[in-house]
Amino acid sequence: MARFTIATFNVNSVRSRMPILQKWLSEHHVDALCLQETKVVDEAFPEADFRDMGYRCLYRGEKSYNGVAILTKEPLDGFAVGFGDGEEPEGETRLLRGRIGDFCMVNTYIPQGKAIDHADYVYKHRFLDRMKSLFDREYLRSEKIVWVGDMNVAPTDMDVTSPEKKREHPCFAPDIQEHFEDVKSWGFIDLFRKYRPDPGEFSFFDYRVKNSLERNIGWRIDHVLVTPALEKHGVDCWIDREPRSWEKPSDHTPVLASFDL
DNA sequence: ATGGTCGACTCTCGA
Repeated sequence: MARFTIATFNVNSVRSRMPILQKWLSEHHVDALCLQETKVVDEAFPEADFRDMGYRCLYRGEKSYNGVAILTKEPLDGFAVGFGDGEEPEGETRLLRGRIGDFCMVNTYIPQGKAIDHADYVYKHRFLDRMKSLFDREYLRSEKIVWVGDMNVAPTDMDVTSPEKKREHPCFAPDIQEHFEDVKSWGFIDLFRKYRPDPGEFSFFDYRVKNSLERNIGWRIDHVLVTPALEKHGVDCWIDREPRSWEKPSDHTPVLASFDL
């Protein structure tokens, strides 16, 4: 048995967040860190900084937007970029997969959608369809899979501050919640909710809401989802708000989960 | 709480 800790963190630019990442990783034992919104082309990804901290890097990004990475202490046994379904290539900067032994990791940055009547919202729904197809095509329900990332969906009224005012928000509308649940129903359990059953814990605090962290006005849209085969090994899953209060924070917080494998 | 603020990159978009 060995303790394995994975974290997911929308960094909102990996280059602007390097000081926070260095401090945070020096203070926490993290075996795998999945980043979203790295906002950097591959040629400029700060791989050396992570290597100095003992991590190997898998990354795929583009200028200004999107971009994902998986940083691991141990080398990945296998990895893939994007869906590999022959459809729109934009998924390539929103989806990475890797594996350490029989421990499978999927890191996603699901499209935000912009508005429920916007073309981007159609793309968000299609992205969820492609997620379910990916699990059908590439995985077995009996495998140890952790699907993490910025999902841009707050699943229930427990996961936002004022649910009644958000029914038409692209990250909270009933149709996107139902679609997200449908993908999860492939075989995933919300690990954070298992260990933290009470409402009012969030992973995103909008910069535009004054003192959102202190007032705890936020959204829980960053998730750690696991198959039952991995849930059995779960130890804890939690949100670390501290980096959100440091200098030059991301608008998101890390979400961590640990397993005894 | 969507008014506000960030980040990247041009002055505006995306979140």
